[in-house]
Formats: sequence, structure tokens, C-alpha cells
Amino acid sequence: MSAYKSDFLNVLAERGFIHQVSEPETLDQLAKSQPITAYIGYDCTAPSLHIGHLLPTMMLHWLQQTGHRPIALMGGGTTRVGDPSGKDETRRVLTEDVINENLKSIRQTFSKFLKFEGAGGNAIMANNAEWLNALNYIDFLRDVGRHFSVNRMLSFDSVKLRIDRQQELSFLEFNYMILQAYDFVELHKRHGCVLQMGGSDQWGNIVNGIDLGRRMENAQLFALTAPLITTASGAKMGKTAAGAVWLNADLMSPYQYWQFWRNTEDGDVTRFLKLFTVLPLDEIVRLGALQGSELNEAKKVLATEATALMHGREAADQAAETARRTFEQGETSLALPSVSLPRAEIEAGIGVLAAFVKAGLAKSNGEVRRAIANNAIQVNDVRIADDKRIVTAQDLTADGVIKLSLGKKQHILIKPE
RNA sequence: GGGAGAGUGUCCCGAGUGGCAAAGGGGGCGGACUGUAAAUCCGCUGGCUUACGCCUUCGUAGGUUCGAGUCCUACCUCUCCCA
Repeated sequence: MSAYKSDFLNVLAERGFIHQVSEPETLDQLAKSQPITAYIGYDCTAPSLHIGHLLPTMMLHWLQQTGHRPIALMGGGTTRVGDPSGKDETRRVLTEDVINENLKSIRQTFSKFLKFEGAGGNAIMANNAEWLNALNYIDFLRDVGRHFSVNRMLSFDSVKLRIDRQQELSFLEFNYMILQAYDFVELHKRHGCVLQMGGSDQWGNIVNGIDLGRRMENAQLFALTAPLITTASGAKMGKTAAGAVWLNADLMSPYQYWQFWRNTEDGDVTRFLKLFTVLPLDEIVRLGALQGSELNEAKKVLATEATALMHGREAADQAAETARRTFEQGETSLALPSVSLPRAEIEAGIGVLAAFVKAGLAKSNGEVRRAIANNAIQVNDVRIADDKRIVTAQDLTADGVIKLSLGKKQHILIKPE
């Protein structure tokens, strides 16, 4: 299927990671003949990466697995500017403190997918604040700015979109692509990095870096982008009731993460197994060939493998077991997500409305009321029809918890403390 | 600088021209059906309230009116035409 000669590009191609590559033959040849260094840049706009970052991160993973060197570049500097690509509106400006907090919190994620220097691997973690913060404006304009044509910059999608949609684009953001291009050149100088990867929306930014590398360093650099992932029914991937699907365990528990993958649409199973697990392809083909309800087995494998990558094998197995007991046995597993409330508060009695809001299953009392009217609320697996129902210590099960359910899939345990 | 038009339920798109908590989509959530899937059908989708009801919401700030998303004035942002 794949016409590539290098393991690296072969693996990526077979697993469906490749959307666009610049000069594929040359890059292929290079990757075949020697270890190459490649990087992906990450925003620090949130305290955790989310599902959308997973795909590019898996590319770094395979890069390392096929004998090359990955760099995870934290955008400590560029986040202060804000990438306008694919966004309608100017992002609010984050303070440096917040950015640094986010950066710290994101860091740990990479160790799950990459082996870093000092931990038996060769991966590098860099932060572009290191060189961007120190830039001198005039020097930068003269050294780097002169290589950019405004005429051409205006023609890039990230800019054109804003202009066409009559949304303001500040000069600050307009500079983002220059900084990202400069990152590429800087990483080339520092680490001999020759390839930048990213989502398909990054193509323009990456190509700018390639141009700049040629002009400033006479270097030959490459771009490789991954496809935008939508579900089989066309929806953007990674949205749930709660919002984004986070990777950090403190924002989304391994169980919830497992559930996210478990609920994959039929048509996505094979594709997701290739992209988000490291199972061998023949195993994936076997799983993807399952028909009808048997496909559920493949979804469980997907969920467990994807969760194991991110949260570890043990957490993944536990999530699978919790799901099995909850959905297949109809039991109340103590490993379900839980919220702790003071014992005294429970003994005093809490209205169902308040209880569900406290548990995070609803945003307002009214939302719970409507859910009750929709027959969607259960306490300890008993349907609630009365919104004046009080949850008390009487409701504690033999295990000492109260199980609140919204619909058939969302369960939270109340635990006294 | 002059003229014309636009900004709506803080997820998005979009009707609305004096009685509106504001049509209709999409998205999301729930229910039925299934396989924790998709498709389909049904319900819900501003806050508080047992309820009567109260509060907040249509770019911003004022004004007219019993009553304003709707009319008037100023301002902000954007689009188009003229210079």
C-alpha cells in the first residue's frame, strides 16, 4: 500500500497519519539513510492537552519508535501571541503566570508517549520562550522580518479567513506565523531539526518555516501534516457533555477517558485503532472485521489500549472492569467517578436538585428539574419523579455511597467524608 | 471626510419591526428503538421558584412610551458605495 522506503513514513502512511508531506521522496530518502530530528509545537493555552493533540503526539511516538529523534516544543513564547489559525476571534491574552502553570501541567503528558533524555530515550523537550522572549525587536525585524512578504502573508488561510469573515486580526496575531517559522529555524540550528509536523491547519505556518530556513540558513526543511479527524457522522471529534476530552487525569479520569473511546461510532473503529493505539496492523484488521454487536469487543479493545497508553495499563484495566460491572452487571462499582461531601451535610439531607448540581451532573437546579421531567434521573438506580426528593444518609448503600445517574451513561458516586 | 447597511437567546447560524423569554435550524443533553454504535422518531436546551410569579437577556449608553429587540439620540465595531 505504501510506496515509502523509510520505516517512519511507512508506518505513518499505513496507519493513516499523513495528510500532506512536502517533498516526500527526499524526506523518505533522508529518513531511510539516517536518524532525523522532527518537532511538533504545542500551545500552552490550557492546563492540559486534549484529544485534538493526541494525533500529532502519536506521530512523534512513531517517529521515535522508528529510530528517530522527537522534539516536543512547548509554546511558552508563542502562546503569549496567540495562533490565529482556524479561529474566528482573537484569543484572550494569557498572563505569563498562567502560561507557565499550563506548561508545567502539560509536560507530564509527553512522558507517556515519548522517552526523554535521562530516561533512556533521546526525545527533547524545548520551550520557545527560551529564544523568543530574548528577541530584540529591531534586530528581529532586520534578520527575520525582511524575509517575509506581507503580500504573501495576507494570502495565507489563517489570515484570509479572518479578513473574509470580517473578523479583526490584530498585528500581534499577525506575527504568529513569523515566530513559528523562526522556531523551526532555531530548532534546526540548535538540534539539527529538519521536519515539523502538526495538524492540517498548520500547513501554512510550517511552510513558512521551510522558506525561512532556506533563506536564512540555506537549509532543506520538511513539512508533514496529519488529517483533521472527524467522526464517521461528520462531527468534530472530542466534544462531550462536559466539553473537551482532556488528557490529564485530574481533568478527566481514566474511566471517563475509557468511556469516551468506548462510545466510538462503528465506522471509526478501525481508523481510531490505527491512529490511537499501537496494536499491530493485522490485529487491527481482525478487530475491524467484526460485524454488528461484535464490534463492541473491538471498541473495548480500543478503549483499553488508548487508555493504557495515556494512563497506564493498570488504570486502563480498572476502567474496563468498572465499565463491565456498571454496564454489563448493573452493579455499582466503587471505582466510578465520585464527589466527596461532608457526612454532616448528607445526614442533614440534600435536595436532589442540589445533589446533582454538586455532583457536577448539571449546571443548575432547573437543568435537573428538566432532566427529571425527561425521566432521566436516578438515585441508586431508582427513577426519581419528584424534584423535592431529599437525599439523606438513608440513601447510603451498603458500600457507603450514593449513586447518582443522569441518563444511562453518566454516573457519579457521592461519598461522605 | 460624505452616503447606505449590519451587529439577536455568551456554542454556532438565523427570523423578528411596539406586548417577546423572543420563530426556525445546527450542535448539545435526555427518552424510545438498539449493540454503552449509527440512522430514525419524540422531549428539553436563560436564572430563581412547589406554584402564582420574580429576575436577567437582542453591540454600548441614554431617551420616547403604560410597555422597546422593534421608535429616537449619541457612541463603538464591521461591510459596501462616493471622495
